[in-house]
Amino acid sequence: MNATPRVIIGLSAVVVAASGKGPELLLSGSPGAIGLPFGSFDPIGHRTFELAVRDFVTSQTGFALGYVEQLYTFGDKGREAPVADMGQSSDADRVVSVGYIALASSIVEGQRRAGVWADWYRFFPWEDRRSTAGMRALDLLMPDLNAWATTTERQSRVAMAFGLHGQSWQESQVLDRFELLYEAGLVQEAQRDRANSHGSVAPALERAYVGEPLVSDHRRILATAMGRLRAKIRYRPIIFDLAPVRFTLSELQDLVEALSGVKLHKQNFRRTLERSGLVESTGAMHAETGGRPAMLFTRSSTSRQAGASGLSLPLAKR
Amino acid sequence: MNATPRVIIGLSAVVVAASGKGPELLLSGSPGAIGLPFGSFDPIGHRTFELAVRDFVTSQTGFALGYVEQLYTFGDKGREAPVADMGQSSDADRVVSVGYIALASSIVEGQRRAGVWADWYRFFPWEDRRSTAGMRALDLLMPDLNAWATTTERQSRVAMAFGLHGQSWQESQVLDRFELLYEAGLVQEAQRDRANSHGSVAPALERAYVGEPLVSDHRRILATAMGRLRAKIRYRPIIFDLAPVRFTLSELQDLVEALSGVKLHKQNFRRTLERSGLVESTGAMHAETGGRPAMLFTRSSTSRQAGASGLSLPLAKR
DNA sequence: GGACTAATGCTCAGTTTGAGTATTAGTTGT
DNA sequence: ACAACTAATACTCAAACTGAGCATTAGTCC
Repeated sequence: MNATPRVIIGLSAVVVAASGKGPELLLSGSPGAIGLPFGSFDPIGHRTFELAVRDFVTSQTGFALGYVEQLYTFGDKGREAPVADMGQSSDADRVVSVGYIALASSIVEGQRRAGVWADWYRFFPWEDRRSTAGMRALDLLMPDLNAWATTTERQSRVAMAFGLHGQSWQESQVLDRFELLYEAGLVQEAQRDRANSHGSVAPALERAYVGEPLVSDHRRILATAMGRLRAKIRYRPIIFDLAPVRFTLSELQDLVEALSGVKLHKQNFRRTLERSGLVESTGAMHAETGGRPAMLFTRSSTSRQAGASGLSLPLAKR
Repeated sequence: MNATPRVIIGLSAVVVAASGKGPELLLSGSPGAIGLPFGSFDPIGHRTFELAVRDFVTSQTGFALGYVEQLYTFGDKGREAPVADMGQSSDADRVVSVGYIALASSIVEGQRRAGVWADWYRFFPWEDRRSTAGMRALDLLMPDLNAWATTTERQSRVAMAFGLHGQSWQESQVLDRFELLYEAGLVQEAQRDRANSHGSVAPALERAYVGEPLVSDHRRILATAMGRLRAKIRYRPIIFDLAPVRFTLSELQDLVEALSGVKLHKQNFRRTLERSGLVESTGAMHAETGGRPAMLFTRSSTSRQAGASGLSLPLAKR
C-alpha cells in the first residue's frame, strides 16, 4: 500500500449573537466568497476541538466565545470545505470538517472587532415568518417548488417541510427546507455544484428571495445549526446564553421570536415562562421607549442546573 | 515546521437491536477488553463516513445495518480510542473518533452472525427502572454517591441527575449520570484512568451494581448514544426502526419501556399512540401466549414522512 | 388632565394527561 | 360445555395545560 494521503481536520463555527435586531452571524471571507469562520485543526497544538475552535475564532476575529457545542462532522467527499488559502493542503488530502455552534451574549458595540456580522435571514429569507417580507419570500418560491414537485412523493415532502395543506410549520426543519430547495435547484449552491459537474450554466436566481449563497457547503451547515438551535431552545435553556444578563420579558420574547422566526402569543408566553421557573425578577424596572415600564428579569439559578428544560413556544394567532 | 503528525480517523458504532428481552448491543473484542465495534476510516476507499461504518461493521460482524446516524466526534487528547491492533498507528498520530448510532430491526436468530450481543443494561444497571434489580443497583450506589457529594453543588447535581428530592427521573440523562459516577470514582474506568496517571490502585468495585466497564471511553460513548436514543424516540418515530414490521401494541410498549428503562401506563400509552396516527392496524390478530388476542399493527405511512413526531411516554404510577 | 403605548392581569373553553374501573375474547384445565 | 385465568380493549373523570381574548395599569408625551 502507498503512503496514505493525509487527513486534514477543518473546523468551522456558526457563531451566533443577538443584536437588537435579531440573530446575527459571524462571517469571514471576501465579498463574493463569504463563508463561516474556518480554521484547521492542529494535531499537536490543540488538545481538544473546542479549544481549537475558541482559539481560531478569537484569533481571526478578536471575539471570545461563550457557549460552544459540537454540531456535526462533515466528511463526504466532494463537499469539502475549502482550505485553499491555508497553503498546506494538496489535492491528495482528505478534508473532514467538524462544525460547531457558538453563542455569544448580546452584541455590545464595543465588543465587535474584526469579522462581519450579518442577519442570518439574509441566507434564509423564507425562514422569517415574523415579517411579511419572509412570508413573501416563500410565496415567491412556491411556484418553482410546485413546478418541481411532479410526483406525489415530492409534493408530500414539500407540504411537510413548508407546512402546506394543513400541515403545521415546524420552525426547526430548516435543513429539510434547504435541502428541498437545493434539490429543486432553487438555491445558487445547487446550480454552482451542477455547473461544476456538468459544465452547464443555469440562469441566475433572484437573490432577494432565495437568499444569499455561501462558500462551499456552509449554507447547509448553517441550516443544520439553525435547526438545532431552534429545536434546542424548546428543551434546554440555551436562550439565556444569547440574552443579556437582565432583560424584560418582551425583550426575551423578541429574541425567541427572532431565533425561531415565528410570532408568539405574548400573554401565553409570559405565563408559561413564569411557571417554568426559569426566570426571576430583579427588583428593577426598565424605562421603555414608551408605555408602561417593564420588570427586569434574570435567569434563575435553577435554569443553570444540568437537566433544566427549555421554553414552550405558544404561537400567536393567524 | 516539521512534518505534521498524521491524523487518523476512527469510527465506532453503537449498534442496537431489540431482541425479545430488550435492547441489545453489538460488541467486539476479547474477554476483559470488550468494546464497541471500531474501525478506521480509509481516506481513499471511503466516500462517506456512513458508508465506512456500514462497511466495517458488516465486514467485522457479518451484520448489515439499517438506520444509521452520526452521534458525536471525539477528539480530546488522552481519550483516544485504541487502534493498537491496527498496526498502522504510531505514537505521533492523533486519533479522532467519530461515533455512530445504528439501529437494526429485531434480531432474528438467523441474522446473528459474528459479534457478541449483550443487553445494554449490563453496562448501566441503574438505568433500568423497570425491574427491582435496576432500582436496587441505584440504592446500592447511593451511599457512595452521597459520600462523594460533599458540597451543595454536588448534591444538587446528584439530585438532578438521579431524580432525588422531588426532582423527576429523566430517562435521557444517561450521560449526566455516568459522568457523575465517573467523577465520584464509582465506575471502573475512573479508577483505571486515575491509576494510569497516578499509579495508584483503588479497590475493586462490585460489578453487579456499577456495571461492566468497556475499553477506552466506549462506555461514555455508549451513554451518549443511549441518551440520544431515549430522547429521540420522543420526537422522531425511530422506534419503528427497532420494532419488527408487524407488532402488537403491547410488544411496542415493551420495546419502548426496554429502551427508556421506565414502565409506562398501558391504557394511556395506547391512547396517545392511536391518536398520533403513527400506527395503523393490519387486519390480522396475534395469537398470544395467553389472554385475549391482540391486534397486529404496522407503522403508518405518515410515520415515514420527514417531520413525523415521536411517541409520548405516559409514565405508570409509583 | 387626556391620549397613547406597552406591560400585566384574568377568564374561559377546548385539549391533553394521569389514574383507574369495567368489559371482552381467547386459552387451558376438568 | 363450563369455570378460571390472562391480556387486550373500552370508558370515565378530574386536574393540568393551551389557545385566544378582554380588561387594567403605569409611565411618557402633549
